Amino acid sequence: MFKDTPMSLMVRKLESRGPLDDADRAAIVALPHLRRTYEPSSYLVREGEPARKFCSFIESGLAYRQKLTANGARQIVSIQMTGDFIDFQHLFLRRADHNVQALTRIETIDIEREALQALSSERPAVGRAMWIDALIDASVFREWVVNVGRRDARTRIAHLLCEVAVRMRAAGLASDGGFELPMTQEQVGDATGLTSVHVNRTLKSLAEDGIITRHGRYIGFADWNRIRQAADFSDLYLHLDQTAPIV
Amino acid sequence: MFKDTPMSLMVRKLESRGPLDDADRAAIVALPHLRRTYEPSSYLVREGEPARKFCSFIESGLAYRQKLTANGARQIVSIQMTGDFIDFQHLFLRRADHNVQALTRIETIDIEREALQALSSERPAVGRAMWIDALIDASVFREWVVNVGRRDARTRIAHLLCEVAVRMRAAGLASDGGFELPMTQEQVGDATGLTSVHVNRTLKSLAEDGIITRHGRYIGFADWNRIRQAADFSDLYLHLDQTAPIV
DNA sequence: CGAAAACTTGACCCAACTCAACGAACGTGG
DNA sequence: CCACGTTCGTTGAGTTGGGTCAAGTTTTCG
Repeated sequence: MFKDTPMSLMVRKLESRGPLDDADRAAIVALPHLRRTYEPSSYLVREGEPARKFCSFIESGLAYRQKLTANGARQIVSIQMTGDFIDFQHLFLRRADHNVQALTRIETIDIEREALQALSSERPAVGRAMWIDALIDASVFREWVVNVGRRDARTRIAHLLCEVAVRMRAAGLASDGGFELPMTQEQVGDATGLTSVHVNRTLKSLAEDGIITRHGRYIGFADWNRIRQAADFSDLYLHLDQTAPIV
Repeated sequence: MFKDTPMSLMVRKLESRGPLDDADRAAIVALPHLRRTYEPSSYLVREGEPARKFCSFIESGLAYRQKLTANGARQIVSIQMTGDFIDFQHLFLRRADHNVQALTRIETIDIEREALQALSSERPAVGRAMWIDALIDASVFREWVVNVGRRDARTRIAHLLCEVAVRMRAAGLASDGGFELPMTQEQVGDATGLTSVHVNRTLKSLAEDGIITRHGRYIGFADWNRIRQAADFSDLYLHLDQTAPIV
């Protein structure tokens, strides 16, 4: 449809969220944009600051959303990966309510917030796709509340692994057999509300029971159904029926 | 501006999310709608079912969003009150990913989903207000991940009390001195990832320390600043600068 | 090759859970 | 209007999942 510009991944992503016509696609491709690289652990968004002028779309790499408590504990509230929009969550808000940090080195396409705001009303189909994207993010936040609130450590970690695996597969970034999880065990702890020590023990235990295999940070699944059950994982909340493969 | 119809609360609510002109207000008031009553603990939305045809706006009463784990544990993921829209979270999604239940008896205004979808693109200012509303809900979900993930029981419960107090005040439903919390201790536990027994002990301890007072389910604050600190509460995530008083 | 970061493991501890009993409040029907 | 069942709140005693502290070991990377 369009040649393979940096913007084509974004078009495909939005198209996976809702049907677009040629004019919609053209309007997206025509958006002025910059490409940018962020080093691991650098901040894209900082809690408390005015929502920034640019909205980032991840072309490659992983990032995470995070908040800190008064006593310095960190809670990661979501993982974002290639093909995810970072700033829809602040698109119409005045201030950032959380931090976004690069997990790996990431490349982004940055588009002016006002241009995206305008696009969302001028091209209703695009606006709808953006809505859906933001709503799916919200659904993931809800599932994370359940995960840290009501599941034990083993189930909780397995659930995180399932989510990342399924989303990576859906984005064409991983095979069925497993995936590279570029997180330290401390970061896994911050995402699950556990300590790194307990993450370590729990991963060991999951491996001992044959539910996962580990080689460095590569997580392998011998039997997807087994980990799915151990994780109490159902992909309903990811709304994959509104997400076509993008790569 | 408009006489006091059931819809005027909805107009005021949307207006608090973003500026509307007369035509926008008229379009909202013109929406065909039904009024409906739900008894306590009845379901408005059920996980797994197709997103329903009607979208509810709460005219009075409280509700909560909830998910269940495989072993039967319940996690409440948000509290919704008078002036809240329930179904924006599913406005463009095919299936419900969580349950919504009435906490007290609630009265709702129900509007057809398709009419709201159409309104959001035909009247961009209204669409923008709807976006903002949905984004603020998402911000609350993120804060809840932090709350259950990284705060201890006392801070966690205090935080819930602060959030409900601030939101009720913002909606004109409570005074500065305290508020009626129409939840059982088991429900408070389900909202904070604790057991009802521990909620009981923790409330007692907060009262013994003079941070709250209790009379039945009425929670009083002697010193707002004190509970704010005990709760590690900052209202940034509620985006009150984009929320005018509605009552 | 050396330093720093990440991972692993052991020993001990405690915040929150479980189980259980009882009291208070509340709605409902006779 | 009272009896009574049911739900809700309260408290005690004992248990445990996950935390803390600390000491290696391995990996990474400049």
